[in-house]
Amino acid sequence: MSSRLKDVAALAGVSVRTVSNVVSGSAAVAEETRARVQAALDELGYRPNLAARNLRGGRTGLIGLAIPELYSPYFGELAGLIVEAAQQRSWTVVIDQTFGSPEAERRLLRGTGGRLVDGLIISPWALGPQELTARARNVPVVLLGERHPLGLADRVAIDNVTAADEATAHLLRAGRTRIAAIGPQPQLDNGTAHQRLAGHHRALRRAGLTPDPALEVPVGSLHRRDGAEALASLLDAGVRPDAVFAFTDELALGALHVAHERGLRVPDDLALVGFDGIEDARYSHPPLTTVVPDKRQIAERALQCLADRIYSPASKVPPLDIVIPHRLEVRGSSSPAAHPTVAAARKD
Amino acid sequence: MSSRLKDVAALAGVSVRTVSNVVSGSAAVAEETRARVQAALDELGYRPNLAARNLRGGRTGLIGLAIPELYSPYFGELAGLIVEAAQQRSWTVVIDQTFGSPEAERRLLRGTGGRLVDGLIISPWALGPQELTARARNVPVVLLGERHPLGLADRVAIDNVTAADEATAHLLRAGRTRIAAIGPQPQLDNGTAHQRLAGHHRALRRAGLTPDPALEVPVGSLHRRDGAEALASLLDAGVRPDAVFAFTDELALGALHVAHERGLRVPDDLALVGFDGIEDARYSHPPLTTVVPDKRQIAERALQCLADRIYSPASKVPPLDIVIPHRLEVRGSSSPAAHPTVAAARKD
DNA sequence: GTGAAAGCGCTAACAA
DNA sequence: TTGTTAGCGCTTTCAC
Repeated sequence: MSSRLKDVAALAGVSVRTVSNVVSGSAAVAEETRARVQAALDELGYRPNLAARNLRGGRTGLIGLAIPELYSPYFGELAGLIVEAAQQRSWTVVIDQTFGSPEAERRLLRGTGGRLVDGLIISPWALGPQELTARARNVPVVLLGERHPLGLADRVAIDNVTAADEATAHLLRAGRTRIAAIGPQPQLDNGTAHQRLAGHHRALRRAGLTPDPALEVPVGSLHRRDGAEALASLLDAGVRPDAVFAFTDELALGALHVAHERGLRVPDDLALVGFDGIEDARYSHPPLTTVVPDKRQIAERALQCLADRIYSPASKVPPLDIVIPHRLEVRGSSSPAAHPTVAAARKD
Repeated sequence: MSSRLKDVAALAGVSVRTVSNVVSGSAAVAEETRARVQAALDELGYRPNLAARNLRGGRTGLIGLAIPELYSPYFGELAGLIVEAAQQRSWTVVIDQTFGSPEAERRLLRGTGGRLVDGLIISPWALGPQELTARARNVPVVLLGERHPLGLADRVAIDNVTAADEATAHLLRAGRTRIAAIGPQPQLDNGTAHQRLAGHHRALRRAGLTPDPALEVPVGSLHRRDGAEALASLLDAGVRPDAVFAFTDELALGALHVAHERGLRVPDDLALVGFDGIEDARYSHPPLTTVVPDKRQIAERALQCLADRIYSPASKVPPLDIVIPHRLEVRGSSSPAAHPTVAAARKD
């Protein structure tokens, strides 16, 4: 059985008060006493009981991370970075997957009433920001990637409109005019998809083009399978895009797969741009041009927001809207020149 | 401020004992009383304080999951399934990333002395099983994927030797004789890599071939980058394999990337088999043949083991060694016939 | 600089 | 069937 403060105190011949001071370093302790206590601590291998500490202090040292799913590379990568950043702040992350279900997102927010977590980072999918923040009682919340949260919670995201605009503009500059957009989710109250579509439209209009609904393929979810089905349905319907802007890299990779199957040359017949900067995108054939958000900074800033709210709950700082930088990384899927080795080294 | 048992009791005009009984359903309560208490519960929106409950009961409802990293697709997928399975058992998962560092794995195991978690699922990388289990005091541990844990903890894994054997045998049947093995990690006490290498050797020897050290490329980690570097170094050294067995899909996808760069046709010039059955493998070009462990079953059985140990700590059931099924999924990277549409639909 | 003791919210042994 | 209360391990106020 593991030892308690009391055991250490008995061994060191001091009171629990003193041991507690040594452990937490919160008050001055005579050097000689401290050494004796430390020896006892080591001998017994003392570990503080977190439940007791939390009961006393009202904090758990846990923060919740709610994402649609770990399964997909983007969220997997992001979650990894958040766990890492939390560790540096001595927080432990508990992860919940919502699978894009409104019910799961609601359950999760109610659950936080159990005060399991000191704060919550949510990457919302199905719930609108007003419902999200209205439900999160008593706990600081940071929203990832949602559109304007009505000033109800801190928010950390890239500028999706501008980023999507840049992606489409890049394709337009390369001379593409029939650009399919794979990824709108009109049926969901999903701000991210709305914004990316808006940016796409903005770039088209600036170039004097009119968005063509026939080139916009809504998807139910954002996996490779959906991207594959989207492009296949387009081609099967006789639509012949000369480029695809996919709202996530996974969608793009699914589309790329179908392009190969149908014998379309990428980028010659079909240029392809994705979104998210996942690691796979670097290794596809050809490598995928993609909008890369600075994920590490997203994680870092989200934790920072949470820390500020948790440690200064009284502060009346208005909700922050933090915009994280991104960049368009041009690779072979949209620009032959970007990947010279393929052509140069090719033997056949 | 949130309400406590005492508040509910006051409102309902009963004692805390009765409220506690209603909440937990642990003792019989008169129907009329229960209704009154329930009403008070609802009115106040009562949520139990987990810290207090844990301090009292010694359980936290939390289980730890220690994996090298969320970042990589295999562990991301697996973690997602474990979180899901845990949710069904009303457990919450806290995730720790060890990044393959022995120090992190040690820290983690010491940390559990803080009794934050009721149990621990570890996918060890750097630490041998004896050290792992010796350090996990007071907490049930399930090992994922390690080799024989010396009977010190439950273990859930596929049969890596057989699976690797099958992968190599598949390549041999296709007429390949110079099969490179990318993925040994001789410098780490990593049982998984050892086993896959052993299975690879077994298949070679059965076919009358002698393992050629020049065809075995050790790697520092298991990412696409490492796979790419491994194949590149092989080719740069003038070695010409006709097939590659990569110990993870990520390694295989990295190698595939280099194969494309160097103008090698896959599978004609170079057949490729990976390991892990990650989702990306399905969408690469060509799709990757891979050994697919039943990940859902790994998650399910690991949780089951933990539940048994946690709820019957006294039981003297010896450590279990649970073998999870796997299958070799043959796709285009090792067999032209497996992916006819690519060739058939190709126009150029 | 150190000790004694209250009390965080909950469960369950003991009483009624 | 329900009420009273000790105590889980810790932090911290109050006293010395």
